[in-house]
Amino acid sequence: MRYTHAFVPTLKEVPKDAVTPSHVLLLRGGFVRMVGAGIYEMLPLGLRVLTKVAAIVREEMDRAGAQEVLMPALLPKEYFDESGRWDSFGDTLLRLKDRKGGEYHLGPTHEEIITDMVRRDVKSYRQLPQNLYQVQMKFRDEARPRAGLLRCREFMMKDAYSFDVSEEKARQSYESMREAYHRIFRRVGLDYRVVAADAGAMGGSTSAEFQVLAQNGEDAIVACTACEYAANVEVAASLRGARVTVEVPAFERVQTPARKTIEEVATFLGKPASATMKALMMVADGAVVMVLVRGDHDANEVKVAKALGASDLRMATDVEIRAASAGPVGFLGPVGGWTGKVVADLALDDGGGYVSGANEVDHHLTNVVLGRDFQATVADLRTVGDADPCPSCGAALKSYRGIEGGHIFVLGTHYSAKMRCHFLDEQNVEKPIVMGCYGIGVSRLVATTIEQHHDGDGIRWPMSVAPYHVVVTTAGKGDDLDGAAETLYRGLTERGVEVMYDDRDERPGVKFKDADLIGFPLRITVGKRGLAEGKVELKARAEKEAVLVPLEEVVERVASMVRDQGGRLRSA
RNA sequence: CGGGGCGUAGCGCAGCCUGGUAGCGCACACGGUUCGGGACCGUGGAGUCGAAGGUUCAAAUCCUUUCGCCCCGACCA
Repeated sequence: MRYTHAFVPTLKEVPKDAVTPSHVLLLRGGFVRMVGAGIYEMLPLGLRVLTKVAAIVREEMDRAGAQEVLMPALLPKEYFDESGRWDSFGDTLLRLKDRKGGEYHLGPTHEEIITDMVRRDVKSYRQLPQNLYQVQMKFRDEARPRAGLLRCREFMMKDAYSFDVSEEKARQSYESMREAYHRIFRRVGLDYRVVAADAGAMGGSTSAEFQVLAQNGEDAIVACTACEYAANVEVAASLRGARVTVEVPAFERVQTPARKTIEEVATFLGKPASATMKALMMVADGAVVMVLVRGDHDANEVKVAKALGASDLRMATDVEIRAASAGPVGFLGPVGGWTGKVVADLALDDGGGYVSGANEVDHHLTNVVLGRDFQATVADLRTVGDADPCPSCGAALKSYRGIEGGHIFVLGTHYSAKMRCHFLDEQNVEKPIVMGCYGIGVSRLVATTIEQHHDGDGIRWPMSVAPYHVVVTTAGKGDDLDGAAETLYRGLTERGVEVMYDDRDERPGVKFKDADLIGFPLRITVGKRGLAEGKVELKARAEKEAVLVPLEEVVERVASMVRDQGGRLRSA
């Protein structure tokens, strides 16, 4: 491609609406443009990258035996009615009506549609297993689209759906997808962790998230520094500490004038926050409950909901707390005054005495012991962090921020049972097909790649997904320079290398800045000095220094670098 | 949905408080000088001041309503 013919509108200044690095660089580098909140156009360069990521995904899905299909984005209500998701999906479902008043939605995910596709024609165990996937735009009316391509309302997603005769076979499909995902994430050049996660609303039994490590990640994850354990903090298990062996004296009521927060109370009483307990009032499926965690710990709503068997959980409002006749906010505690349900975190169940609210303004209790002074359902309720031990091996955990790039599930018969997607087994017994689903946010991966591969000058694309492998630039003017660059451009192109030839009549500085911003992995500079010796400069985007390479060797040198770094040469 | 911020030329911004001729930088066009890390000089084109309503002799500026965008939170297969 000649730069003078290319539509690559780079920006010198940072658009004011962009904050996240990938968002800024996608806009500045001329990859995408915003059309509305969470809605983007892919410009030529952006589409090239997106297409490359999608190509890697397709190759690996095909290698794993999956077959690509294409489903409608516009879907009649009836399918989601069958699964119950027309109601349960909530506001995130983008709904619309046609001229006759018929109700439709834009597909946020396609379990129902694919299940319908399969149930229509699959009747026998002989037709299974099947693994079908789609790569297409999906739509979600996100409460808050943000960070450019990281959270959009319209985004490109790959979803694969497996159909098996048994849970065991489904598990095999799941494992094969897990392996395919490893290959995909590695090939795209991402630093990631596979973590245990909340299968949540999917109704699945087993799931794992592929979390791309990034400073700006929305998700908090922990990974063991010694073993393979890694989990989303939503589910990462905490361990019970050692039991306190000393005798704890009876609890005492003490004055704590106007000290409400853990911080204030602990400081006032001269104790560490870890010697206090925090009473949080939450509403679980409509009922107000008291949730107790140690003062220095954070309650984890996913865990609390699970412990309570609640499908809906949120913090109680002050009004609800008063209505439930609990003590005054800031001085709440489990002893005296509160007669409702109490759940306590494992860490409090160590026989130790803790400071708690006295359910009376300006007063707290000291030496409150769980099991002695009050009763509670004990469960793992808190969010683990850096200081915690690995639940698997006991070594230290380390926390990371991550961006969910992929999520794989064993769905079981959640959808197939509801939608009567059945088959006949060898014994002529009708059974629901056992499903799995496997998603990858393709457009999101483009952004996460930039989050991991950029510097102060711009993007540093991994070879495998770069919009072009190399940019050829002249530094200085003269027919000899242009001629040599032109020859290189032709030679490289013929060799199958993807080349951007910067033939603009610009000063070298301008071309270099754009090259760095756009992030071509390699740059060839044809300059007067080098050319006098029959050489050109070859510089990797990630390296500081360029090397001089004889003209006649450049093409092969670049071709092998492209190959070695995971790029693909186009076959002639 | 709650909190905060912002809408003025393609991009980044000033002007608004204290009403009166719409401005700066970049980008763009033309001429000239430059040419290895976003050059310089000159000339020029380009704006329904997000939209609607109101106050006023007069509104980018004051008032009301509304739409859009960003950030934090809530939410989030």
